[in-house]
Amino acid sequence: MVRAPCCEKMGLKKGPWTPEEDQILIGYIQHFGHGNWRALPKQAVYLISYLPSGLLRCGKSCRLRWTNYLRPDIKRGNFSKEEEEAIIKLHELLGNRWSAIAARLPGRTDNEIKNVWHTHLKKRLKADVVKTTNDGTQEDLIEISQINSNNVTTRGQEEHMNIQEPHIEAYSSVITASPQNSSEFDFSSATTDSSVLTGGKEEYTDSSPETLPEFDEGIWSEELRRENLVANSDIWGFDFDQSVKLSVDENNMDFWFNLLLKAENIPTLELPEF
DNA sequence: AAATGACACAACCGCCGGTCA
DNA sequence: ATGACCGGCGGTTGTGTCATT
Repeated sequence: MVRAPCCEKMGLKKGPWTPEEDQILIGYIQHFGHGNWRALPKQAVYLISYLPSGLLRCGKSCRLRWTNYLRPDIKRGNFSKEEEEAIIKLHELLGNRWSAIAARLPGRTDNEIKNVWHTHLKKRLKADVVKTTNDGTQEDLIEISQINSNNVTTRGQEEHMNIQEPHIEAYSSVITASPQNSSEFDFSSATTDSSVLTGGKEEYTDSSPETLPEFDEGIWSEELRRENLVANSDIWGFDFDQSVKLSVDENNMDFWFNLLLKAENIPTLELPEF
């Protein structure tokens, strides 16, 4: 079977996203959700077809942009010492399963963690190993080597993970229980009893590391939406609080759509069924 | 000030598993 | 059972930025 390309290559844009494209994508998802990533660009293109540039991106590109950059629950800024420690420990347990690691670090994406690992943490660990070579015993080095080799896995080869699951769960609980500023938590002291760490409130209690909380679409309450828009106005290029009045009126056009139309002095369109 | 190299990170690519007709 | 489509994943690349010479 020859797999069809994920998108029409012709005419679709690649490379860095512009603020305008971000606005289109954000507005579209906030208003319509993202049930079908591949259909999204076509619909968005229709909606802004009267504007100078459409969302000429494939669905895959839209999804990545959203999940790795635009999503409202993404924590920005440098990784804290605690987060870095957590990544190192989780990588020790999970290997290169970046999405699984990201699921245990709220607000961080797998791509971000992967980048941090390759650019910072791997080098740091290497330096630590060199230090261990100088300071430690031969047994220490053998143990490190065995841990690393065990964690070179592919999908579907996770038997050894199950053995270590209680430790993963313990770290997960600590991280999950952490507030935005997690500096008050000591990751190095994580125990295997997650209920202790979460004050009796189990967060991720399933024994499978793959079973994680769903992304909560309910975050798009009007209030949170507004907070997020204001918080990210510099990134998105608009002063939303000043220029846009959000409305829950279903008869009203979406805020971004209104904004775009207003900017272009274009009359309101009637939207087709998709 | 210009050239060069190193680094950081956003984005892309190809593959895989799940789902559905 | 099969093929087509889709979302998700990890590996890799491209590009912008910063530091150094």
